[in-house]
Amino acid sequence: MIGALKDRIRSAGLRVTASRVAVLELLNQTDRPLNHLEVTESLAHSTWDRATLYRNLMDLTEAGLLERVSLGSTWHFEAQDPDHASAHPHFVCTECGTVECAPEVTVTPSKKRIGPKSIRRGTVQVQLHGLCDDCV
Amino acid sequence: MIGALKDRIRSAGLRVTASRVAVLELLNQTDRPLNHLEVTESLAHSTWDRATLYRNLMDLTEAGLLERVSLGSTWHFEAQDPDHASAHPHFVCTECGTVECAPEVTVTPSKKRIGPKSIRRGTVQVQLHGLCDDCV
DNA sequence: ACTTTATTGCAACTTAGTTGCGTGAACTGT
DNA sequence: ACAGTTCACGCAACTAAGTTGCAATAAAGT
Repeated sequence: MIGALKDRIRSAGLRVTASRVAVLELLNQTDRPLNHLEVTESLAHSTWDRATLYRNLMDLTEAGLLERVSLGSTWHFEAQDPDHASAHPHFVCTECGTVECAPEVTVTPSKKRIGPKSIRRGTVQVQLHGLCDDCV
Repeated sequence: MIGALKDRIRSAGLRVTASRVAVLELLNQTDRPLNHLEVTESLAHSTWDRATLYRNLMDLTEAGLLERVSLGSTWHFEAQDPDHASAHPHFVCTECGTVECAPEVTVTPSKKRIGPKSIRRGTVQVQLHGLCDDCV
């Protein structure tokens, strides 16, 4: 398990360090995107600096092991699962800010040829902003 | 025109000031949401302080004359047009950050009763993130 | 084990967002 | 039209998230 993570990091051209393994493991175990603050808090038991975890997230993203999504007011990071659906919709609570995946939603562009081409190509990240069940 | 704006501000329980009228007029003339920085730059010819325009945006939002949407990495403000469709999708370019309205897109939730109820209720703001036509 | 080079930790900096306080302008009633 | 009251503005400073420079340290190849 951990060994596989190390291999993926090394194969991506990055050196295997403890913090990178921990970040990648955390995001692989979590079913929703986390932002920088949530990652630092989740790994608060360790002594890794915020800047280190920040650069870990950026490096792993650039290496293709994570995906960076602009959710709510901060960047969120999600494990780039090879077998999972690449891009699925996300739900963001406008009250408490929590994020969850919403793969059950489908988006249909109009047949009219208006707006950005990316929408008709389907190369867009979909986000839904509203109140989560806890915030009524 | 301006008189109608003044009436709407006064009816909302706010004092009619020059900066509030200017902010509301700007956002009524613009067909896409603007953030705080864009508003201050659009009104740069004037001498109004950033804090003033910031509070104008907040006050007008709380009064229901504007709508605040978390788009990209910053808050954006949009004129709350009484006759327009209340909530329409927005498109955000992940490269240059520009925002445009995308009313031609429809979102279909799954029939399965999973995920936040807001999605099935339709009380969600829809956002599409991708590359705009200018950014390829 | 040794060298090379990427990575870390610390600190400082940038930008967006936000607030306190004294001055000044907008509404109210006369 | 005028004076009083209260809200809004301008200035400045502060907070938090994101970001970067640089010296010290650790990982990979020989």
